[in-house]
Amino acid sequence: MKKKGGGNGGSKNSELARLLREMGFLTEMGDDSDNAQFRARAYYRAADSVEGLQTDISRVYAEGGIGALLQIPAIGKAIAAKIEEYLKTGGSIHHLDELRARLPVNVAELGSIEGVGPKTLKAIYQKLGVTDLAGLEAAAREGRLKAVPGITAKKEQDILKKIEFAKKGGGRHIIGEVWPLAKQIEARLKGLPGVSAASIAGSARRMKETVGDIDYLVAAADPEPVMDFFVGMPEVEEVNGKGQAKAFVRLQGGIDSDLLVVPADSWGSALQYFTGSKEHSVELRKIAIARGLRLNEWGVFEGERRVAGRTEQDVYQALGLQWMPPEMRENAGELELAMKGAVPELVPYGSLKGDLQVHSDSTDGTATIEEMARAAREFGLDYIALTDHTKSLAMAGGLDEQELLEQANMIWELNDRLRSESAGVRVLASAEVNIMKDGSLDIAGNVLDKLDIVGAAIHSNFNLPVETQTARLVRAAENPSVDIIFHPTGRLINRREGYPVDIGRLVQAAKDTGTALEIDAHYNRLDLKDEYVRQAVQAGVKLVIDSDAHHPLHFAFLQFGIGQARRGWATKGDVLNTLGADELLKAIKKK
DNA sequence: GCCGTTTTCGGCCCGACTGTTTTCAGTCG
Repeated sequence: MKKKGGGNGGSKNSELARLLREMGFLTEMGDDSDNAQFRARAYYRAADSVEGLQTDISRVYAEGGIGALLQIPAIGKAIAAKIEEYLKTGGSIHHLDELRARLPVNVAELGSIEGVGPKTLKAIYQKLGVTDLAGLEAAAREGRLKAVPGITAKKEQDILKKIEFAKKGGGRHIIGEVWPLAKQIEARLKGLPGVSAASIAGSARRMKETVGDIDYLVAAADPEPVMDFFVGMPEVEEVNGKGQAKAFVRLQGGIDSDLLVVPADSWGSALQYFTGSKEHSVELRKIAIARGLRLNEWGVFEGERRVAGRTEQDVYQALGLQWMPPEMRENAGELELAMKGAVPELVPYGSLKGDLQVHSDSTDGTATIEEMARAAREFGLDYIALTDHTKSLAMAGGLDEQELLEQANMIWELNDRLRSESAGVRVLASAEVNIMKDGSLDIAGNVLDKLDIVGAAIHSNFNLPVETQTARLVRAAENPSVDIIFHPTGRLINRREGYPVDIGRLVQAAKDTGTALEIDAHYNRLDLKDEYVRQAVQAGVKLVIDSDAHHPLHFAFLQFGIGQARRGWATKGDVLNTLGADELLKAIKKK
């Protein structure tokens, strides 16, 4: 199914959400009655709701029974009973078994092919008995799909292409990998004659860690030249569609890009619509209806009269809402805040004064300490913490106690020199200390205490049980020498899950010990991720946003870390490295 | 199947694009 990932509060929630979505999809497939689509939608909404829970569903049920389940939005009697059954039987739902018996198709596989929905899949199953991706591919290759009513030879070829795309790992792209090209195209669109405004929209504007495509909105009186320019760009490999105001292309590297062109009067409403999220927009349109208005990409309408649309601010205001940054628009409580006028002021881009995880060529970095310091200055930072790896990370040539102290002395000498020439940047002596299997550190405390600031991280023994792994991190947080836990979950986006951590317990330990948690802004990591950031912020835990730079150009990663912080509703006050170096050091020494 | 600042019944976001559609169904975002 084309549905977001995510999942928190325990794996039960994501598994249950998956089953609810499967029930929704099979309901859409199997039932032609008028309200089938609405019953399906109810399952989808329930799935979203369960996935967004901060607490594990089994705990909700254990503590409050079926009554507590009914308190969850989008969960009524029927679904609550199914959830109860799922929890009591350890994973099965009779109704789902029935649906599967009637239509034994692999929804997880077939539901993810773009352009092929439940109706088409049902027709394919009934005519050809296709139940999985391999079967669909074979049928398409052998030209048998054409026999299905409604499927043409062209559609058959389309499906084959979509399957190959999906198999090539197509799908969602890490935002840091597509961002440079995305910005470049945005700049080109802004510069076109007749264009009054152009912007990245969609999940990229919301700074989601991965994006399915790159969306662009352009304001222009005449869409045609803009559309022609867009589909003719050198990066365009394939034009998937082109209408009056919308164009869809595939760019080199296999990423899709959509363009919408609107008149300037509709810029605000179109930007809202095209930025999403879908769930946020759906709620917005319901709010419009409740006020006797109608919202679409062309504006806010009262009858035929347009009452707003030129700017996003106008659109939200016409609906009685405070405007909010795109990063918050996930229908996760932001609309309630906007109704009360209580949208927080998120940590601004460009507001970081320092970077607290930076590597040099003393271990696995590519530049000297001084080069990294001067590059940071170029990037607008006032200070960096030099955090090379420590001795047990032999692969990276980690430093031992003696080498760390020698490096610290070098750093302090470098600072004298930088100060004498008013270089405007300072280096803090630090380290990325390795957390051992038992939660101890690989460098003695009396050496760490000589450094300005200390980060600790896990780089080995990833597959311990969640209790052991969490206890290991908690012990590190409790260590009086440790100021920050670096990349707390160890995940690599799209590549590695990370080790299992009870994030709630780690957040509590960070709170209790005054230890900061890092948002590692390296685009492969973004760790903490957005929803964990939000948990930390709600608990009052301090955060730091670091680039994990191994090269002078890597300071640019910071913007993605700020994006995740904003997605977790962090304000400037939540992020320690928005402080100057002296204030920062004072703040961490409170520990 | 859920839900209630008109409702416990009758609604459920809205419009663009594609294909073969001469008025619409399917899909997407």
